Amino acid sequence: MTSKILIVDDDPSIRRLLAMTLAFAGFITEMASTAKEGLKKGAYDHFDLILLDLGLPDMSGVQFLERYRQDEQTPIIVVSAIHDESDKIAALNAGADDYVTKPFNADELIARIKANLRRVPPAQEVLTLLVVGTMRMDVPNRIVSIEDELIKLTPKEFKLLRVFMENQGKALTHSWLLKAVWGVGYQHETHYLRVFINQLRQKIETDPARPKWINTESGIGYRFLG
Amino acid sequence: MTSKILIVDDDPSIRRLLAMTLAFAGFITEMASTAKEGLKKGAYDHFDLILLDLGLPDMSGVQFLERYRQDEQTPIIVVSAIHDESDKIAALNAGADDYVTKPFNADELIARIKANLRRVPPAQEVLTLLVVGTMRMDVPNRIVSIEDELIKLTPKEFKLLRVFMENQGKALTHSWLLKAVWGVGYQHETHYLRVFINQLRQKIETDPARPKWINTESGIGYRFLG
DNA sequence: TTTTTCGTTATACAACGCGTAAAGAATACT
DNA sequence: AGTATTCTTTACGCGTTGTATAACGAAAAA
Repeated sequence: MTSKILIVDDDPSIRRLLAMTLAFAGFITEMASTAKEGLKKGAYDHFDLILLDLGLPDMSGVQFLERYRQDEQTPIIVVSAIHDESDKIAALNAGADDYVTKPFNADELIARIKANLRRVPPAQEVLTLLVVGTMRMDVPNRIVSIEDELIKLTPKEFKLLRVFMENQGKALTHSWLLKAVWGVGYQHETHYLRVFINQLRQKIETDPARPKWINTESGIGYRFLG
Repeated sequence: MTSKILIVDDDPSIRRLLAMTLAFAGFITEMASTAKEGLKKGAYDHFDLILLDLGLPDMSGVQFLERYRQDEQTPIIVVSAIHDESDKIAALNAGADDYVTKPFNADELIARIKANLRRVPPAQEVLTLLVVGTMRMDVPNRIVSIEDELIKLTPKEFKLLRVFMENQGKALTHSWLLKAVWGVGYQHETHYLRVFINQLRQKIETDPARPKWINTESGIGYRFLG
C-alpha cells in the first residue's frame, strides 16, 4: 500500500529533491512551504508521515509539533541542518519521532521513513462516496449534489457538511463539531458554528427557515438527517 | 502485443544495429541521438521501454534518468561500454532497471528487454479522440477544436487541456494538476497553474472573465465542465 | 414569564487565493 | 546567428473566504 507523506520545507529546491526522492521510492507526496500551510493540509486530510524541516520562517519546529500533536499521532521526521542542533534536540523532546541531518542520503532517508511507517497502523481507507437520502458527496472529486443538482461550497462549508454526512442521524454537540471542523482550540466558539450552519442551510435547504437536513438540537448541537 | 521501444544513442552505427536487432525481434522502435531529443520524444508519446546509451554528448545518464523519472516509470535499460563502469553504477543507483555491456549479444539483449517488459503493465491504449461538449481533441494529431473552430495551443497548454478533458467534471486539486502536467516536484508551484489557466482561458473561453469551461474551485483547484 | 439559546443579518478586517500583465530566460525555429 | 515562440518568474490589484463582533428578534428551555 502506498503511503502519503507531507513535506514541510520552505526551500523550493529541497522540496523538489525530497518530492522526487520519495516519489521514486513509491510514496505519494504533498507539500507545504510554511508551517501554517502544513498544519492546514494536515487538518484537511490524513498523512501517514510528515517530513518537517527545521528553521521554517513562520514557526519553530517545537511550535509545529505542539500544534500538530494535539490532533494526530502521525509520525514526524525532522530534517535539520547541522547548525540548528539545539533546535533538533528540542524538536525530539517535543515529540518528533526521528531526525535526518542535511545534506541527507536518499537511501537512509527512505529507510528511516519505512521504519517509522512500520510503527503506525496503516491509514484506514477513506470513504469516497457519501450518500444521505438524495444528497451525494464525492469526497475526492469534491462534488456535492442533491437530486443531481450541483451545490457549490467553500472549503469550510464542505468540511462541515462532510462531517455531518459521516455522522448522519447522530446528535453532534457544538464542541464536537467545532473540534472536527476547526480543530482543537475552537471548542467554545459556538458563534462560528451558527454563521456557517446558516450559510450551509442557505445552500442546501429548500426552505432555510424550516430546515430538513440540518436540525437544531437546542442546548446540545445539531443533527443531520436524510 | 508489440511494444514500442525508444533507442537513445549518439553513435549512428550502433543505433542502426540496435534498430535492426529489435525490429527483427518484433519491436517497434523510435530513435534519438541526444538525451534532449530522447526526453522530448518521451514526453511526446509513451514508450514501453527505453534503451539508454551512456556517454551521450549533452547529458549524463544520471541526469537523463532523473529528468525522465519525474514523469514516467518506463523501464530503462542502460547500454554501457566497459570503460564507463562508474557511470553505469551511478545510473543504476539513479533508477535504471538493467544494463547491457557493449559489445552486446543480440539474444541476451532481447531476453533482457522481454524480462523488463514483463514487469510493467502493458501500455494502456491511449484515447485518441477526446470529446467534451462541443470541444474535440485529436490527441495524436494535436488538434483541438470548439464547434469546428481550430484552437492553437502550445505544448504545455495542450497537455493541461488534455488532462482536463480526461478528468471532466471532477474537481482537480492544484497539486494533482501540477503533478500531472509538470511532474513530481512542482506540486507547490501554484503560480504556474494560474498563468497557464489564464492563457488557456484566453484561447478557449468566449468570455475569459466568466469562464464556461474551466471553473475555479477556490482553495482547491479547478473543475472542467462541458 | 424570565432566561437562555438560536437564527439571521450586518459589518469590518485580515489573510489568502486568484487573475492578469509583463518582463526575463530558455528553447525552438529558419 | 538571429528571430520567434514558449516557458518561467515576479509583481500587483482585486475578490473571496474566513475570522471576529455586534445587534435584534424568534424560539426554546427554565
